[in-house]
Amino acid sequence: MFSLHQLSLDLYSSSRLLIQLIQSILKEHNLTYPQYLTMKVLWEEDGILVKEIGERLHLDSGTLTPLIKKLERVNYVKRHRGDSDERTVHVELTYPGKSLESKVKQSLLPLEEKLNEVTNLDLAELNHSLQNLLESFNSLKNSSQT
Amino acid sequence: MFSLHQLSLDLYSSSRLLIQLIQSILKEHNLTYPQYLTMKVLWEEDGILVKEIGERLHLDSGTLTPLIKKLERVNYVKRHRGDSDERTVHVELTYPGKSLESKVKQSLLPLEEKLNEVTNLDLAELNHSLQNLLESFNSLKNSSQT
DNA sequence: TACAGTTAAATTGTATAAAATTTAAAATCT
DNA sequence: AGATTTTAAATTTTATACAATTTAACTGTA
Repeated sequence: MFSLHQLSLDLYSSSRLLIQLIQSILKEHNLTYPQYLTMKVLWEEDGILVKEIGERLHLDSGTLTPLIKKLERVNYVKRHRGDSDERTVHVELTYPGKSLESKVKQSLLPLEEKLNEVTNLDLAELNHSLQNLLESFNSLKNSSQT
Repeated sequence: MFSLHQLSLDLYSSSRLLIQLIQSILKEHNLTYPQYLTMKVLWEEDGILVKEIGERLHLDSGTLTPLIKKLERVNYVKRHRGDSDERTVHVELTYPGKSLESKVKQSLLPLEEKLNEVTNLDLAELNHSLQNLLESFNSLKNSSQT
């Protein structure tokens, strides 16, 4: 039996719980979870636009602008307006920002291990289903916009 | 292949996206999603303690106290200290709070329908896996506390 | 080329989250 | 009983989320 309420509550709870676990590790690097996500995007593609970060994380400038400004204050990134299009803002990693990648990756490994031990789920399979679900939500959102 | 990062991002994204969909419906009743969750708990068991609401939703008083005070201001609930234990606060539905239940349930039905149509996933099955995952996170959290 | 429409960030306002501390009351211990 | 510890809410602080609006810059077109 399926209930929208139960699905939403389970997504909401498990999301927040996992983020708490991850954040308890990230705090040794002085990063919050959304800040880590933003850094992760930049580690994959440096110099990207705020808008593009937003597309990958489903976040808008209302959330990202202050977050990226915070990352700039701690000297992990630099922001600069686009040359050809002055509306855009490019975000670039600094040297400290770049060197953070391997440290963060290392410190998250134990949690990944433990999760694999503690659960009897096929996490790769579950992850695949979640991406599928995400697609469904996206199409519902887009269809309700028109 | 399984990655902790990917799982967390997918949980985080799908959770927020689904909440946006639900919230766009709830706004006609002037409820946010966490406010709806709190009302839902009360519809299941009226007069419950703040602490008990927190246990069911994995939220603490830092979040719940102002939220419930808001529900009190719009006259959906009443708060009163316990008789035998004055540390506790019971939350009780008012008449408007009670009569909200059927209205909210009705207005959420179409979304539930649409989601079932748009996805080819077995949502009951996925939900079951999520509850399993939630349990894993809970045991990881508890084991890291000691 | 003026200008209406669109777009990218930023800003504003409201509502969470959650860690850490505080307060008051209850439970436990000696 | 009196002191210590624990517990339930509330409070404080920092950091998201996100809707709605604003600002500045770009685009298409008459």
